[in-house]
Amino acid sequence: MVESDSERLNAVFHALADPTRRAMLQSLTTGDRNISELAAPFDMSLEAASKHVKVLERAGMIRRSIKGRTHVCRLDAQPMHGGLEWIRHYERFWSRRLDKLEELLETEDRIARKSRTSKKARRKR
Amino acid sequence: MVESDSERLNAVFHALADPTRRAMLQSLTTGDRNISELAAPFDMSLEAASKHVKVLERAGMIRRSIKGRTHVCRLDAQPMHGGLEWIRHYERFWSRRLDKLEELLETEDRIARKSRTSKKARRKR
DNA sequence: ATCAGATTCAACCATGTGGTTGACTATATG
DNA sequence: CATATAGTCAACCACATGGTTGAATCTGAT
Repeated sequence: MVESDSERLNAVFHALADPTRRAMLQSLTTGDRNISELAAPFDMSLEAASKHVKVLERAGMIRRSIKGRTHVCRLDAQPMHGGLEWIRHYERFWSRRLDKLEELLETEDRIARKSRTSKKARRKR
Repeated sequence: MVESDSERLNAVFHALADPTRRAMLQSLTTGDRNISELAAPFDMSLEAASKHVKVLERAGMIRRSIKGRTHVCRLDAQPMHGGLEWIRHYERFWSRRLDKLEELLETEDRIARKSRTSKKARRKR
């Protein structure tokens, strides 16, 4: 593999960061599509859609086979696996109740500022 | 919720598409960090790191509380949940064996090109 | 041979991104 | 008070992104 895991993650997450591309992947779950079919739902030029397809291809999530004059795109979800695994490492940070942690940190706050006077600006934005 | 699910996904995936930001999140799993601490491991200006933090904040994955002159950042993994769920919908497309599907589609190819002569260019790029 | 279809290529444009730097604000400390 | 520390803001830069258009390519059909 020339491409590092990190680069692959960059490409996958970047590709998924656009709603047009997510919709294209969705569309591919029900079968292969050529470029025109993938482009059809969107109010943009064929070329613009074609670029989105290329981004998905770069990320490895679309494989293309050329049949005559049409380019048939097939979903390859494999690269998403890496993305899912990456995110999964953080699952405990939302699945566990964090209230206790919050509490603890609040207490630490108070300790850290123990011999100080004010109860000043502590939240913003 | 003003922000649509789609917009939230855009922000989350976009934030995760950068290795600096992923490393910052990683760093936050072991405790809160201020901006300087988050920036320290990277060979870039404090301001550049600060911008990365802002991107993570926009995606809701970092919450900031200002204590005196330092900005304390805390991980909030909740928004990742949506990203994980989105990807999870595609899990079956890589967890199931797809060889049979491949086979089937190859056959279809052959049928589609049945009465033709050549075995011309079928792969590219 | 001709014409229509599917798609890419190349050039262009506006905007976003990731980075820099210098000036500024606010807070902590001697 | 003076000075150092933590961060932001604003301007700037190079490059990527998402979009357009017009021409070119290749294939299929008449």
